[in-house]
Amino acid sequence: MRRVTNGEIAEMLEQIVGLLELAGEDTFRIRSYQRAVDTVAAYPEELANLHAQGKLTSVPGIGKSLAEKIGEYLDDGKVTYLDELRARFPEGVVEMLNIPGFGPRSADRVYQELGITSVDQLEAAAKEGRLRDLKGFGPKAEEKVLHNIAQYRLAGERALLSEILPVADAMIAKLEATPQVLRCAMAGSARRHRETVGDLDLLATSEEPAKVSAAAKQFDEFVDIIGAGDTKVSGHLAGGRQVDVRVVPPDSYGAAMVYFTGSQQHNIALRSRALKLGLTINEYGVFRLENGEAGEKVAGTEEEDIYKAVGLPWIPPELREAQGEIEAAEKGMLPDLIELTDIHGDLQMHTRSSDGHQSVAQMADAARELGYSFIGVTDHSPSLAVAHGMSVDEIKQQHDEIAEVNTALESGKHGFSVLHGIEADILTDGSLDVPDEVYDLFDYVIGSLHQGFTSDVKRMTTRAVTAIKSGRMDFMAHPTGRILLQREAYGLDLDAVLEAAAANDVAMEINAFPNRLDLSDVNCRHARDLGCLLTINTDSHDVAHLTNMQYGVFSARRGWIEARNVINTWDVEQLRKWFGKRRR
DNA sequence: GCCGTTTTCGGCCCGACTGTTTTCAGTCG
Repeated sequence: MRRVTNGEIAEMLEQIVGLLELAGEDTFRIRSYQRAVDTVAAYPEELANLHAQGKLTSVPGIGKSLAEKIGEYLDDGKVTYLDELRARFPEGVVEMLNIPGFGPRSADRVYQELGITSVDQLEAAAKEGRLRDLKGFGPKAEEKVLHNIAQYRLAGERALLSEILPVADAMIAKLEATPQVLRCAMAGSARRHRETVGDLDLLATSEEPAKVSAAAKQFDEFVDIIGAGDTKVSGHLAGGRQVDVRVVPPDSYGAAMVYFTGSQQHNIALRSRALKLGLTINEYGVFRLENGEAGEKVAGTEEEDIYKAVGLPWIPPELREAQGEIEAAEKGMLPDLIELTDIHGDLQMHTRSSDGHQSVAQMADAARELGYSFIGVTDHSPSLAVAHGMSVDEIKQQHDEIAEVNTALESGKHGFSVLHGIEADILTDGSLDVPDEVYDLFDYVIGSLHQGFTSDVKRMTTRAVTAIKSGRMDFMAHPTGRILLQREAYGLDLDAVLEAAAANDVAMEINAFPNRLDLSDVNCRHARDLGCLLTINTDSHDVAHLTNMQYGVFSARRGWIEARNVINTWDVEQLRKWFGKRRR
């Protein structure tokens, strides 16, 4: 049987959350389920494995009841409790919860009182003016519902981080140019560098917030405005994505940054911690609790001060997911996260020899501009015909081309080297598609799964593990094959693959292409825990792709990765030595 | 629902904005 992933468990729990909200259940119970959704989705270890060992309750926020339900789901593929809840509400009612500004109380009421059971029916009712019959609804509410249904259909769930960051930069620049703005920055999940984001949060400080809000309202990135007060402006981008701009006083900058950066679970944990210390935290600062009320302000201006007030060092935004960072901070055990400047070279890229756009020399020049000291050119192996995989002759020609570039660069003297690698297909029998007669020409070999997929997890896993054990493969590219917002991962027992990689000193790639990020943040944390080395590469097919390295570094940071875990933070001599170990 | 060197019971983060409420509920992050 196929293994149930943590993502699927999180989705199952998320359905329970929606149904409990509709049912008007106790908010604390709902919060427990929501916390479990967030924890499970980001948990580095497979819950299926923990369940097999009877250790589900070792996961924070998973108690007896949740462990039983997750266990039932893993064993039987269904959860009685969820089925019972589903019987109470048609699926379309649950779907209505995805409409912005339309929450569980509204969905339940239109269902109970008007018999509406789908988004389409809700839209029709709003158009016909039937919603205003409900107490608390008026013509404006109907208008809002229609508008938000359109938004929901347009925007979809989430956008790639790489789509949002340029918009964020442009809007930040406009805020900076607004006379009344003192400081401004991006917050939210984009600042935490999540691989996808649902909306964009921007923060500004000012002594005259109303003027800043008025200015922000006019930004031409907004195609509409959802709401605008003195301290907050919300609107939509052309693609349907929501942007929130918040304005706070200057001495609240740090508190507001913590608050709006989140995650929500991280904030809840921080605030609970504050309460135990007789403090309360809101977006304006940290205050002493006096008779249950916020009294004297003890921090607010800088993020560092907020964390210090609750006895913690500053925590990097990428770690703020309530996945053990507060406990680690408390013990002084936060990781020394990798930075973009730790990366000394890029080990996966393509040239005209297969499906890239430029020559070796052009890629080398662009990489030198970025301050790298080496690159590895890794075109496709012969069997990948769709990507113009190289023939034996072409491999030999490329070897000469690289030698010429290295000579021209007087390799070493200028501190820059071009390595010759290959992105070799892992064939269905687990062998690597590198012809024996040219094998010795390569400095290193990347293994990739590109074709011959099967739904048989065991066969796919054996194929990958066989390649890892072959002694011919230095690292595995985009190990799970997922494409964000498009394609699920291959059915692969990643634990088995990572364990084999750790045992055979084969590295795992964090592919930095913005729609791959594969390994994911969660997976690379798990890989690190299992003792795997990693490598972050852009898989560039054009010089313009080389700067995608930052997205791979973001994912690595979210995965608690340090520079020492990543082989392309080494200098080229150390790297050659590591590759060479495998070759003789 | 979960959780606990103050607790196995009684707590559980906090505020802005909207619409239609004459004092507040719903939604969001």
